[in-house]
Amino acid sequence: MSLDESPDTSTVDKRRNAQRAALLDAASEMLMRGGPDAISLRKLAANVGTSTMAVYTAFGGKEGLITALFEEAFDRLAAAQNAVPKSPEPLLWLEGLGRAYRRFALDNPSYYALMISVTMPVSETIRHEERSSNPPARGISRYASYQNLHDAVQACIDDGSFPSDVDTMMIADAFWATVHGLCSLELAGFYASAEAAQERFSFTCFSMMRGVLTEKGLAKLASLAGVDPKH
Amino acid sequence: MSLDESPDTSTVDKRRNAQRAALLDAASEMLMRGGPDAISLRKLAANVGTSTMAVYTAFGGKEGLITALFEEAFDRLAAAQNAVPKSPEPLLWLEGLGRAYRRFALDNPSYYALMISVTMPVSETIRHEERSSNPPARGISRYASYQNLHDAVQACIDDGSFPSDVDTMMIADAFWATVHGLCSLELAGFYASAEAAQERFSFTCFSMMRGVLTEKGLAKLASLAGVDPKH
DNA sequence: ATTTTGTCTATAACGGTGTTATAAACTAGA
DNA sequence: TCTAGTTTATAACACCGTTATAGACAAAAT
Repeated sequence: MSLDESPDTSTVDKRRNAQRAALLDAASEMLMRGGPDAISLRKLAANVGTSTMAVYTAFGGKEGLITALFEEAFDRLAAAQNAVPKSPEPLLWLEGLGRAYRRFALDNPSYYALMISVTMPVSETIRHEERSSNPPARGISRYASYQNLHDAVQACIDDGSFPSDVDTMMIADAFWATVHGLCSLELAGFYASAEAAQERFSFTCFSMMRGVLTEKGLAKLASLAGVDPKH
Repeated sequence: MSLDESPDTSTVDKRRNAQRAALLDAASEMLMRGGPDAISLRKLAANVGTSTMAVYTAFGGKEGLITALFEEAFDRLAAAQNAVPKSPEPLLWLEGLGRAYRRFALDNPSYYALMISVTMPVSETIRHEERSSNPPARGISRYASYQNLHDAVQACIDDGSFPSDVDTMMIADAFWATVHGLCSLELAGFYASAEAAQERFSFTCFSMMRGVLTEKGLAKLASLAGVDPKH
């Protein structure tokens, strides 16, 4: 009855995986160009050189394909976040994570839009399997990207830069919302220019950090930046 | 030659406007239920009791219909913002604007998603006519909702609560990005519960405000909330 | 009052979409 | 080699947005 847990990859499985990858590649290209709506199963199959049925056997339909792209997007974001050097100074690490997040959003606008889209039924699917995951399922910790943010904030707390009587996830979510809001508005074109967007990103992130910092953290930030943190 | 600037509304114009409104109403209902993709011109025309051609004569097609809904969304947001009482204390006014923004987003998720959607070609259209608007076109000031935010921030600057050597729009955009990021993540379902979302909204907005406040503003906030603003 | 004119509407058609039924091709195992 | 099970290609179905076309209708002119 086709148990999927067979460890040895047979010939058909090999070709199937290769075709699966080819489908994902072609779909991501379409996604890059014209957004999620531009993904046509017919054109997709034609690009790969097969029929639309391949999408149904491999992913179960268009929704399954989008779900696979969804996970691909989170993997890319996680890779971008992991590539940030873990500076011994937690505040700098946190700042690097924010910059990397923005760079990922600007470089992969379609993937980013897919990740945070509300209308996509994919979101609910992901969240469903999130709730029913294994015991260590505390919120969205599954995403490596969030884990990086969480660790950086925790390091800032241990460092004394952030208050210790506030939940780590509360602070992490604050930074996530701030950085995401900036990227979202920038991608939506609400800022006049890339320079204006850069200025707003820096100012807003800096203000957010200043709002969370303890007195000790303020002093440390001042010594790092060489400016007066009062303003 | 059908000059549209005739001031007297004839019989056909009346009925045409009525149908226009009926189409917008039905489309907004579809938008509420299943997002922009759920708007089918055929079902829409059937609901109103006409044919699909009515959409083309009234709006020029589906894109024009969405554009009209887009403006409707901004009008609703502006109304929600205008309904916020202008407290003599600017900081409280600003906080009220943020709360009203979130309430609008939660009550009109489809409209909100439409407003900040990246893929929608509508955004570019709006921004196009924005750039080519009349002389007083400074950025996105056309939106009454943003004007409220701008005025509240300016009041905080005049009040001495916010620094005066930072551009007003820079601070306003910081709050906008923060509040939008929170609403976007909440609507996308990234928070565990409504209570968790509420907590994050309060904490993040408060932190953002604390990060922008001057010393004088910190003292004033402390006297307003009756808590120690140090944390 | 009647004719004319111009716009709007209803119908049908075109090319496109996702999905599904069906039969042929193909692989893996007996 | 034969058989069982799966994947594929083709065609069809129902739906979509859009458009061409002919008929309906209100406004204006005679």
